[in-house]
Amino acid sequence: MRVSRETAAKNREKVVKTSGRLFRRHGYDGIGIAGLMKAAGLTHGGFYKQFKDKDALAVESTEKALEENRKYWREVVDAAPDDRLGAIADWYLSGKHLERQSHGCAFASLAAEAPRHGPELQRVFGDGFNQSVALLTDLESGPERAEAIRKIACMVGTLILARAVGDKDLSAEILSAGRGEI
Amino acid sequence: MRVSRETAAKNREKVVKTSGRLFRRHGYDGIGIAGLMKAAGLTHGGFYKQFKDKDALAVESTEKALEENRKYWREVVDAAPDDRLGAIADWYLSGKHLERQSHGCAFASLAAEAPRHGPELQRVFGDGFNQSVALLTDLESGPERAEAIRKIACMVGTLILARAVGDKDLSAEILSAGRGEI
DNA sequence: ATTATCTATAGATCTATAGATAATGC
DNA sequence: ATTATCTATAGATCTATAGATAATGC
Repeated sequence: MRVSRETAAKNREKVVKTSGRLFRRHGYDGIGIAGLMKAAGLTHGGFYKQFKDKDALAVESTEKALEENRKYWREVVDAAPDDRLGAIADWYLSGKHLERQSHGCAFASLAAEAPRHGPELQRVFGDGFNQSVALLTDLESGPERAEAIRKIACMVGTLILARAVGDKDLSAEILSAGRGEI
Repeated sequence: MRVSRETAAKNREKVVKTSGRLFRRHGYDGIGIAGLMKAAGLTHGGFYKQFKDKDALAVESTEKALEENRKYWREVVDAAPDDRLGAIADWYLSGKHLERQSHGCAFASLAAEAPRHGPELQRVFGDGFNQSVALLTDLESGPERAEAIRKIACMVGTLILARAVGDKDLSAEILSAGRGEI
């Protein structure tokens, strides 16, 4: 039953990654430890040898999800040197991102739950937000900090609402209204 | 133990109203039926004589919360005939609204959870959103529909992020960046 | 007689822990 | 010998139901 340290480290990483996806899909309270561990190919008993408690996993997996999000932002930006900011908005407010909740922006999926889950998680969202803002302001001829904050907030709000309304036409209308702005 | 029809109707209404507040504070999955009923001054046993299930209460209480939100929007608008749109933004992006999560905008508190809670709830968010948009476009010299959608989405995203980050200074910075836009 | 609410409870699920097991790493 | 993972389980909580109770409404 015991595995090598290397495998154990990989297993732990897989739990973090898988949880990041399942939390984005079901919310922090919408999936239990047994479900998270099963999705990672393990049983729930081993969980507490790797993590202090469920909140600690929420913190770690959210941090990784936001990091992964920023990596993708950079790819999108690098692929469109002519209009970096516009490329981010087009991708963020696309129908594909609307549907890919478990692989999409963790701000849109989980930030609304942060106020209910303790200061450590809020610190993760705060740090992640500052880094996403910096990613935009550091672009060549990038926006001022206040404008970057605004753009991210508008994209997040637009995606959340487009996902919430359930009506496909209205979703599309909300997304396209958001794209018009940015 | 039995009460008059009038009292029963009032009790039911109180459950809906109280739940609207507790759901906004704890999320749909963060509080159970016993907790909701207790907060309304009742025991949990009577719940299913009044509501089909927890989801039905979520639908009804969210509908009422969004309605209550619009009533307040109208008060804010009516109190500032010179700059109706600006008054809504100032109020929405205030430090007070940031803190009053259980009495504040239901889009900001709960819309991110809508994709996980079934089509009826999503219909409620869709209807509520259309009515909030109409409230803005119907103002004298009000914005176009697309611009109204954009403004609401930006306000919702800004409030969610300001609440998520936990750091007071960053929260205030996000709110003021949002106010600058609208 | 009807019914709004109460107490009690079934059955599922959730967090967390205990102890067994078997492969690693010294 | 150590330890990563497993099975089993304690104890809490959650949704939903059953049946009792007592006041209303005919």
